[in-house]
Amino acid sequence: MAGGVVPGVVFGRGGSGAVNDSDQGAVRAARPKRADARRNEKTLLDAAAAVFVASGVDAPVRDIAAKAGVGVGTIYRHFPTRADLIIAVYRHQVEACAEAGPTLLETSATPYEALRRWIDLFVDFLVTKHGLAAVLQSDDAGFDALHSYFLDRLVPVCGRLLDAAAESGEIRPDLEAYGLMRGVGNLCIGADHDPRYDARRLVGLLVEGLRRPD
Amino acid sequence: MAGGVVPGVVFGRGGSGAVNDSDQGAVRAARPKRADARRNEKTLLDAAAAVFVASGVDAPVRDIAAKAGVGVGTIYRHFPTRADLIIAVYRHQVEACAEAGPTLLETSATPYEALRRWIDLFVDFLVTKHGLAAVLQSDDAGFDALHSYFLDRLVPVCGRLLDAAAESGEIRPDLEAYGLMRGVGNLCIGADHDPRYDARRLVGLLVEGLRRPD
Amino acid sequence: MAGGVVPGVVFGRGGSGAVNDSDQGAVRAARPKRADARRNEKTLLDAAAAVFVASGVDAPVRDIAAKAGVGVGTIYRHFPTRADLIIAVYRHQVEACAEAGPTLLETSATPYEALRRWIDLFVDFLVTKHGLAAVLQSDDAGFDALHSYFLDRLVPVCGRLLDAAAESGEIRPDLEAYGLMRGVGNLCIGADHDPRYDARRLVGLLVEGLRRPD
Amino acid sequence: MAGGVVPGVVFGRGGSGAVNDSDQGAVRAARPKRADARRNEKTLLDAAAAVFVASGVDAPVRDIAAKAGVGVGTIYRHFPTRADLIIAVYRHQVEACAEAGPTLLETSATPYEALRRWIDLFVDFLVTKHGLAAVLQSDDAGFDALHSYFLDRLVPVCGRLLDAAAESGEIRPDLEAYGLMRGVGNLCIGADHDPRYDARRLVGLLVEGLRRPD
DNA sequence: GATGAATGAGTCTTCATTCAT
DNA sequence: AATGAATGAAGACTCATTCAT
Repeated sequence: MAGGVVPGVVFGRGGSGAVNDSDQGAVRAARPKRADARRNEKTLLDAAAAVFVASGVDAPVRDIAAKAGVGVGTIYRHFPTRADLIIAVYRHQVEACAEAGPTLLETSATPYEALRRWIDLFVDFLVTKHGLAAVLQSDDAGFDALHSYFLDRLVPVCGRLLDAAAESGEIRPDLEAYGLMRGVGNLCIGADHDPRYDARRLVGLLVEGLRRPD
Repeated sequence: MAGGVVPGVVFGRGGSGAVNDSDQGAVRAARPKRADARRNEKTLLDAAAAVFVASGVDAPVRDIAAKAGVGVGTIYRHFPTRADLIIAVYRHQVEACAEAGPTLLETSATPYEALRRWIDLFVDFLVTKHGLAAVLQSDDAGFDALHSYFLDRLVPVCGRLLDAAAESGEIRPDLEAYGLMRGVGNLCIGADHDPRYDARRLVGLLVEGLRRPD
Repeated sequence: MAGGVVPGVVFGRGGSGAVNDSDQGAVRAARPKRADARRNEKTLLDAAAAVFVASGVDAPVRDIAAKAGVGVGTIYRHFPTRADLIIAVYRHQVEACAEAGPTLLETSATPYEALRRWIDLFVDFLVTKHGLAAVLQSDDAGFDALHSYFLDRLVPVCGRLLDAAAESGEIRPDLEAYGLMRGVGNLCIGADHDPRYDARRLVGLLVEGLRRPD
Repeated sequence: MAGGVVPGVVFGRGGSGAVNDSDQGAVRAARPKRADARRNEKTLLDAAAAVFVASGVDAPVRDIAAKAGVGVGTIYRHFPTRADLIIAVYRHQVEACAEAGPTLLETSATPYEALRRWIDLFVDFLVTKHGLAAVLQSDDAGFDALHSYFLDRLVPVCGRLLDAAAESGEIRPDLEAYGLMRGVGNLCIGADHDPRYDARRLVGLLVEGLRRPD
């Protein structure tokens, strides 16, 4: 089954290429400094990812700076808002997830099966991101960019899968992708730090619930 | 249909009696002063409820005090910790919800139907409590009392309904009440402030998902 | 030796009579309520003394009220300022100490001996009063009444002993009673809660130091 | 008389060298920024010293910040706890005092004379530090570091002087340095803000008292 | 007279964010 | 460009003191 391939592709970090490269195609003489700035940004993202895992996505900026061995100013230079930083940290994985949608549709037995597996991928991603699911719900305006990014990137993909499954008659046709994504995201909140709570299981039930006709 | 009765009773505030009343009918030297303190506490709870709706359950103490027109000290006097305040604010509704469980079991056509309706009750409660669902997930030790209260009060009720529905063969028997409650709670996060997100609908799907055999 | 008598007299509480009675000689028809008010005041003083021992003389007013089983308002009615309360609590003992001066002068072998023993009395008193010695040094205006009381009552007594000892040629004649009292008071600070610090010993050395001619 | 030399050296601030200087002569990549931070720290210490004189060592952090013309955060950055700040403020003088001990032993006519003069030095230091003597008695755990610092640094020095004087037969041999330091410290409490109280004089008498055989 | 509820000033402490070096 | 020092807004909590009942 081709399914086994996907996760590897998806979460290998770096899978989908130049997502974060902001200066390809610089026409003017390449600025020599750029090299270490790039290196610095990589360091930053790794540090942020590590701290996010340990303390959640709203960890103090200073902690991240310390972990990266840079000053806080450097973080602000590269990522003016926290949303920018979070997006950058998870961009590769989000992209990979988005790209996995069409692939799964092709490689799965049925559209519903593809949907199920794609959701699994998304859950796997979220469940390990301490606090990310929570911040995705925050109505703080500072996170608008973050919300937009996630939704713009993933909702259409989910929508396609949903439509396909509806067309094939496997699920009820009346659920918007947006709502499903939010629901799945919510179910992932707090999935770490509570061994008694199995988010994957609940998401499974939710997706199962889609099958029943209204 | 008896079901229609329950919600009215449940969420009418004060429906289920003496939960928070600590001295009705006190025969002994009943301190006369309590009158205004009681009134004040009511004011406080109403203000807190209002502020919770507007700013979430972790709104600044001072905001709540201001809303109630009292000094912050008054709040600390009545509710030493934030958890105490939150519990007090929602106690009536939680109690009512808890008490509705057995009633629904009696008055519903099937155990599953009772479970479904009880969950609906719980969702109706949570959905309107901005931030409550979120704080119920917090791993901050200061909220332990809050967690305990909710779980102690509601999980057993839910467990009974779940067991009954499992015994009647309507649902798969392998989901713990704790997990279901957490899942439902999570699905309710952010349900206000986002018209595109219909928590009730998703919870409905989740409960629907229970019916399928594994 | 008569000395043995003195401490008993001094610290027996109630030794010196009507010090705290504020209404003897009321010409108008005796107010009937006065009885329980008096009792209340006694309760208050005992409670304050106990709390002072446990938490120092700047213990929270509420603690004292709680210990006495009265409301804080009652304390403020009887003792408008903290200084008033402290004075009232220690009045008997201060009076007893003051009165012991002349007695000791008569019953001791020499004036210096009397001085030495009187100082011992004072130290015994202070050392057991957690925080009293410290507050006696505070330059907080709120304690002026307290300072005045202690000084007015004890400095003259000490002065008499000092003069007598100077006249008898046992000590240098150039130390003011005020300074000596303050010094002894200071040496008593923190004498409790530190077993390695022996205030009595140091006061002994200080008094010993008086003997040397300049 | 060599004695005249010592006080000048001792209390000139900066007399004894590198105590607080943490990187003089740092050969490696010496962070250039440190310049203004260092200047700031100096400002801070001066401001703290001034406020301590005026309001005692437990003056509000904000007062110190205001006096120094910095934000409160700056103080917390440099001195995480109040004890840290107090220690820093007095470090130079404490060190100088400690170092004066051996010097005095060499340059004085007798060990007792050295002791006397060293105590004078200590008194000169303490008498001008409003509230320091008091806080040195506090049993608040937050001041443990402060206590330790003072004791670790000064008690051994005093002990050496005491031992020498005892060996030379000038004083009674049975007083611990710790007790003497505490006693002297206590006698210095409130020595400012009371012109009628001469701490130096009383300390003089205390030290005089040491000479008498038990 | 007694009570204790209410008040609110005063402190501490944390962190996001800016900006001089 | 990078640094990290400085800033100061925010929010929690305590307790002396007043005052309605």
